[in-house]
Amino acid sequence: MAARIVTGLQQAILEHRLPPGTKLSEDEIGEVYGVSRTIVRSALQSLAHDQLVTIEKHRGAFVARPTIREAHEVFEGRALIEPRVAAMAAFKIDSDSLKLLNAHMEAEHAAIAAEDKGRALALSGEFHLEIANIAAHDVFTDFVKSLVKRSSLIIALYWKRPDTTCESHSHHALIDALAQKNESEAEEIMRSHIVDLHSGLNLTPTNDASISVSQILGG
Amino acid sequence: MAARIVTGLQQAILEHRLPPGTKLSEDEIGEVYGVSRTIVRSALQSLAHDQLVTIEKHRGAFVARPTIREAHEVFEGRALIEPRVAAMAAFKIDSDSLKLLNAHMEAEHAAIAAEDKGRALALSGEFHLEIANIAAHDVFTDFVKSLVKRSSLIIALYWKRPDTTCESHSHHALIDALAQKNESEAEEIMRSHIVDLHSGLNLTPTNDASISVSQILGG
DNA sequence: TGCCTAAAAATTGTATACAAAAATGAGTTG
DNA sequence: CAACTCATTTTTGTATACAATTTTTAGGCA
Repeated sequence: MAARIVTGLQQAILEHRLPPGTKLSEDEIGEVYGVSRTIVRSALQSLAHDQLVTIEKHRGAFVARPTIREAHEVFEGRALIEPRVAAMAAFKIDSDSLKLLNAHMEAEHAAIAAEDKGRALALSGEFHLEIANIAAHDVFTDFVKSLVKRSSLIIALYWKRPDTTCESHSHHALIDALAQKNESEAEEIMRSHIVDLHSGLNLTPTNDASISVSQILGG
Repeated sequence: MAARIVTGLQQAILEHRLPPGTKLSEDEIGEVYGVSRTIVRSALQSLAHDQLVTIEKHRGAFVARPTIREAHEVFEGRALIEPRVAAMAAFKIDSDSLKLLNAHMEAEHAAIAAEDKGRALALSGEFHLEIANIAAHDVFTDFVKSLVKRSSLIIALYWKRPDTTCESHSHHALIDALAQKNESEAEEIMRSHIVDLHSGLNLTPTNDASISVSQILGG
């Protein structure tokens, strides 16, 4: 089934093993997973719908390359939705989900300690998803899912801070607020966390130009 | 190409010519549009991703049948996002887009006058999309698109008011606020408009039960 | 009649074959 | 040597053939 291929490709994209702009050949992927192009095409179309992949007619599929504008919009979207989701999660959280969150943060720490940047970033995104799952609001969860995935591509292209550790603090503060079931505090911490992430991006036009040059040169 | 089929099916679904639960046979659709099942499947998968269609393994595709819970969530989502979008539109609107909105509302009136309920409803949804287009924020516009489409299915299942005219008043007030570029008023009118739509639904569990019975009987 | 069983038909899932378009590269010419 | 042309090769787009599963229907039995 196509789901396995979607998952596999998605994971590779979110961990930056397949960087933005990478060509995704149907034959190649089909051979890797041992399926026909029919299935691969279905998987690629699914990823394209999530905007992780761009399909150009008669040219093929490529890992998407979000524009600067798109980057701004994605984080503006997160700044609107995720604080609300955090508040809902604070209201609904129980001890089991709290344990899950803590375990997740430990995994993040481990990945950072192992200097596996891609994995650390993917886990950091999944942390936001866990909170959305606790909120248990499918519509909002789907939006968060979509935005978090796209954020991973945006970070691959535009992240300017050398360290990712600064995030751990925010996530810890978020867990505290959730544990106390403090809705307004969870909401506010999430809001400022998203704004902080947004500000960690280098979204100057110059940057964009240099990228498109490297695209032309490096393929 | 599949886009033509997606558009055609979508329009039929949004105008309630294909009611929730309708079986969408691949062969039948392929014959109507003169293409092979390959293309039809691609179109159906695209619609499934938008949650207008449900695909059951080895059983086929059906026009989606949103649950009561889903209905609540969709309108909660709209209540969060669309007021912000309306405020952005109020800030960005120019005379051209204002004319477009007015023309759109006239088309709505015409459809209501012609007693074409399905068309009137579809146009009423498109009105919200026009506002999102004026806001010119792709992320939010995509969210609104998705939620408005799903709302159409929800209304097909759960709408309890006999009249649709009550909406025209809200849309008129919205245009006024936008014309004045009054962001906070546009935001507030949109918020209460969405809440009003939400309250126009009969989302009692009883209703759901009766529907699942009719599904079992009628297929 | 009512219900269970099994063969037949219809429908979806997947692979493959063929058509169309784009990328590649050798050869030619200025 | 650079740049253009055209045949070759590769890759994607679509249709079709075959496999797997479900639905339907006919038949038998209590």
